[in-house]
This record gives sequence, C-alpha cells and structure tokens, in this order.
Amino acid sequence: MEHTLKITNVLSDPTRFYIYQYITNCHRDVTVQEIADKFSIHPNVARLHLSKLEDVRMLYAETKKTGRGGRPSKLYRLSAEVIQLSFPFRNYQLLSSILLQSLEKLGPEGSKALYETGYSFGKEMMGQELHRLSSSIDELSNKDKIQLLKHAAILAGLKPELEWDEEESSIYFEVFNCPFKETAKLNKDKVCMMHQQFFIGMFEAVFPDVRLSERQNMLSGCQQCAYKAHVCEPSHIMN
DNA sequence: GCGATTTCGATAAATTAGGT
DNA sequence: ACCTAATTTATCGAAATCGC
Repeated sequence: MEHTLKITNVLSDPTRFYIYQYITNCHRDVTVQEIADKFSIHPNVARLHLSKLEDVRMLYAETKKTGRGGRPSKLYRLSAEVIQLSFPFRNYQLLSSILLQSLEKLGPEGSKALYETGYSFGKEMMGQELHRLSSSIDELSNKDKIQLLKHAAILAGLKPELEWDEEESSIYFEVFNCPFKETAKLNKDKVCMMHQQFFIGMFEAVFPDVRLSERQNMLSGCQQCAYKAHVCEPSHIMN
C-alpha cells in the first residue's frame, strides 16, 4: 500500500507523466539531456523526474560511457515491470490464467475455439470503428484503412506502427506493447496465435483477404512484435 | 593532473494548507 | 482576507568520474 502511494505520487506530476508517455512512445533509450530539450526544462529537473520514475521502477536506468570522457551518462528506458492500479481491486490476470488452463484441458478443440474467438473479437472491434466513422468500406482509400487500423490498435493500447507498401499491397505491422504479455508467458503459442487471429480479424474487417506472417516476437527476445500482412484489394478481385 | 561532463546537495522560489 | 508553516519544484555550485 505504501508502494501504491509512491506510484500515485510520482504520477501526479503532469510533467513526469508526459515524460513517461514520451518514453513509452519512442521505443528507445533516452538521455537526461534529450528529455530536458524535449520538455524545455533544466537537465537537473529532467534528471529528478527520471530518477523518481526509476524509483518506482517504471523506468530502468543504465550507465553508459559517453566516449568523450567525463562521468558516464545514464540511459533510461521502460522497465519490464508492470504497474497496475485498480480500485477497487480486480484480478483479471488470475482469471485469464484460470481460463487459459481450463482451455488447455480441452485439447485441440479448445485451441480452435480460442483462435476463432480471437478472430471474431478482432473483426468486431474494427466493425465498431467502422460504425463510428459511419462510412462503408468501399468509400475508404487504403490510406484511410491503415489509419483506421492504427487508430483501433492504439485504442487497444498496442503502441503500433503501420507501414503501407503500395507495390506489394502489404502492411508492415509492428507492436511495441503487448497487452497480453504476462499471460502470453504462460503459454506463448496459444496466446500469440490467438492474438494473431485477432489481428487477422481486424485486417479482414477492412481488407477482403489477408495473409499474416510473423517476423518478430517480443516474447522471443525482440523489442517488438512485427508482422507482414499481405492484403488482397477489392480491385484485384474484380480484375 | 586537467578538462569535459554528469551527479549530488544545498538553497531559493513557488505552491498549498491551516489557522486566526 | 491575511499570515505562517509545510511541502514541492527549480536553480546553482561543488564533488565525482572518465579519457587523455
């Protein structure tokens, strides 16, 4: 409980919170100087904020020799730890573990159900986004579709990067935050496969045919999950 | 040792809370 | 409304560290 108060205290400063957000979004190590420049504050102030974030283990710091002489500088990055605050207390993590283990007892049938459910949730999610725009799919350009996919992925907290390749009519899709990471560690194959199906569901809500292939997985030591999605455009079908 | 560079610690400045 | 105490944040200078 003492620790909770510490966390809320650290997060209660807007500057600190924005600094954390900034680091969350840029997917790399940052220096004190960079934060100072970015937020137009004195480097010492930036250092103070960063050290407080490090204190509650939201950030991880590492000293690195500057190469130009002088005391080694510190590099800050997101820590692997998960900070969860829920009032009143809820434990969906435990629930998902129980559900996952139960599903495993069902064998291949269970897996199949898991993937199908993942797929339809992904599709459903994009369906809601489409509905929000109140426009039909054929009114949207590919760029619009990418934007829509990205927006939905951001809503899901994925910190995504999407790149549209015109010639290959494919999408390079990177995810820098996996919201299922802790559960996925229990059963990487099932949870990641389910998440992939979720993505395919999302893609197929706006593109008719999608072939998704995994390039990188953050559970195999990479910094991010990356996929290449080959999509078949409606115009190609007609030809 | 010296210069460059960063951290640490003291203090000033600002904000907030409490009391009369 | 005003003053004071307490807390938080920003600034500045000293100390520490590294390469030469």
